[in-house]
Amino acid sequence: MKAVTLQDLADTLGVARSTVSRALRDDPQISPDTRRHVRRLARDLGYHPNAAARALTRRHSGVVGVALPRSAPFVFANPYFATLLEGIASVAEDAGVPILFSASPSPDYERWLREGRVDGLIALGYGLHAHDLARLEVLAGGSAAIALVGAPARVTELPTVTVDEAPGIAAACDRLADAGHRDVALVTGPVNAAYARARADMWRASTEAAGMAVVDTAHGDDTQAGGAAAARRLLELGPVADAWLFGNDAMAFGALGALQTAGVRVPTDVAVVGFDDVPPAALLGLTTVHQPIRALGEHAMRLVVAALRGDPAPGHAFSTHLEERRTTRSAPSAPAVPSHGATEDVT
Amino acid sequence: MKAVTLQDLADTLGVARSTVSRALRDDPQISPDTRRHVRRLARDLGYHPNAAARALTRRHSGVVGVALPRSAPFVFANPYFATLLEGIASVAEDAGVPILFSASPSPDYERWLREGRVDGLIALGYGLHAHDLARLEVLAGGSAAIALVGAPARVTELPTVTVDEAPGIAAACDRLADAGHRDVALVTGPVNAAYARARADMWRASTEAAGMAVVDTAHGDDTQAGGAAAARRLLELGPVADAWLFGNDAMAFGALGALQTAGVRVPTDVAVVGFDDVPPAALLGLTTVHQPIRALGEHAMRLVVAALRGDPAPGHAFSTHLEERRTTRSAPSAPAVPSHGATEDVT
DNA sequence: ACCCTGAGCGCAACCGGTTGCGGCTCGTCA
DNA sequence: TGACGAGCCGCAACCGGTTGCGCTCAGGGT
Repeated sequence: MKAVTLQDLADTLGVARSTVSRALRDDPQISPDTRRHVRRLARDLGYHPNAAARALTRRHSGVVGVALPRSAPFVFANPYFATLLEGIASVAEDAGVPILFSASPSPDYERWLREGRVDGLIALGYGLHAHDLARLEVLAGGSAAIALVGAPARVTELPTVTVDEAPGIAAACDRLADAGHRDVALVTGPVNAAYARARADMWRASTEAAGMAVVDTAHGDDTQAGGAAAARRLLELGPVADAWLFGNDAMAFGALGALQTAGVRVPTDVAVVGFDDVPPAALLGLTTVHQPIRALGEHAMRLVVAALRGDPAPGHAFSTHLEERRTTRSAPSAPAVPSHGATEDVT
Repeated sequence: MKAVTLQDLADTLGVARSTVSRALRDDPQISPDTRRHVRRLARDLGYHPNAAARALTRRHSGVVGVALPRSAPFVFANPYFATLLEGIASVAEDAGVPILFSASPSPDYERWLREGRVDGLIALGYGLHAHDLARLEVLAGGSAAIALVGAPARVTELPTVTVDEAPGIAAACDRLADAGHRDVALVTGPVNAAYARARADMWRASTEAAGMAVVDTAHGDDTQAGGAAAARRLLELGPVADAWLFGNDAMAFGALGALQTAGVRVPTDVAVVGFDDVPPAALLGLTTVHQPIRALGEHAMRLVVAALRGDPAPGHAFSTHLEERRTTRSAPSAPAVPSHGATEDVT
């Protein structure tokens, strides 16, 4: 199955390659007649222009890269990334740009850009170091359309879409304090990740601002399993805290499981608050700080598409708010409902 | 920022372009000395071969396409696809092949293949019609590496990875019958989708084989919202069935929510069984038929990678089994635990 | 009858690698 | 000392589109 080329069309039509090319691209220099003939033959023969050849002459590929910073199992275990990808893929679909995807710890994206494989890039800022940023900025200077998602390690002129975590976190802490909570435990993300430290700091600050105290801290790895492990460590210490705050929902999910097998009642014995509001959170009734993940992805892709068209747009910081559900109680007085065990009803 | 090309290296080194090319590709015809010089300069100047030019001469791009059959919001609302993608991306990462991704109702994948944008393809069989299959088979004949995931509309010689739904579904029905269930309701996927009809038929057959009867049927669209809507329709009819079977987990999730707001107890009043065993199912305690989604994705990508290397591998049908959780009870005698409402504990 | 104009098309170069083949420069052996 | 072969490298064509430029030819004006 040899692919049909411009030359093939030209040969069977007895015209020059250039004529066929122009006819297909609606060049006014071509007579309506030949244009029709060419188009008809192209359709009949199933002609599709070779992407590589086209990318070679025009100096771009029309593809946008999305490089997730970790391995696939990590990335997709967290609904956050899937939701982000949903937003990204959604506007990519509308704009008609294919996305080149990779989930890998190694920074494929820079190679992709240099090889001309992609014209634009959405980079997740979470794992990025300062020197990564610097290299990306150089690339962006060279007409690459780059957008960052998530807090970068330092300020950058790259258009970035982030969230302001403060309102949601403050609201959560206020709510807990109003409900009579006093001593909270904090389960953070990876200690060596700047964004995780920043978020933990914000939890701490708001906790104290609300008149509560962080009496215990555990570190997770942002995964469900890590959250479960952190919960078990916390439980071994005994029931010191009456509210647990998490760096993200995935860890909260794991903790919820651990608490259940330990027979600890939520929210009666301990309230649980996550961060992200990924889709399963609503299913599980997890109280959590909502960030508009899908919108983040959409906006990032819109930035890239705009930059591709030559009119760069500024980044944006979305807001957050508290999404209150069943893992916190709204009033300090809890009804005694000690029903637990394997035969408990799910609804 | 002009990209550095082979010619640039050749010029500053005073040699021919071809020499540089050969030196970089370890051609034995090049002396160790010049090879060293070339490589050093390439490194110093940050040379990266242009992907388009390379793809043009070698007749392939090294990219594999993954085209999901529906729009992004639909695709990513269902954890099934994310999990599948996890498997796909995982082995793609190991093999070092980038994946070109699109979620779109329009069949981009065929254009991609014809344009030479991708060498291989993973196509989701669910939405494929017979003539789509035929066209894909033609492409595959032309050295495209294609693998199908999910039941195709008809038999095909394309390597396909599927699941055998029978064991899991039979086990579920047997379990339900043993637990004393008699009348079941069935919530199917889209009626116009062959795979959904096939799965519904299998539920029906196994239900009867287990001595139960399908007393009611509702049709959903495979989404959570569709499942909730179907559940509400079922509830309006009154409590005729004591077990609900679903075409997939997403719909079961929606139904669980609807049941909860309706005050119907699960599993006391009605048992719920899903299909897929997506990650949130374990979180929610949903009894469901497990299919190894991630393994499906991995195997499909392995098939493509193998075909790319020239040694085609056969497809595979994975098995299914019942994953019994809290939305079914293991014994017919249910303890009376009527605790419900907004203040109920989550764990 | 002659020139000018412009529409319509072909020629050829170019994008950046890849590769067959031919040629030059040594070293070796007779 | 001359022939021969191996080792190294350059020339040029090619992959499949794109595009500047120039050529041809028909038609209109004087």
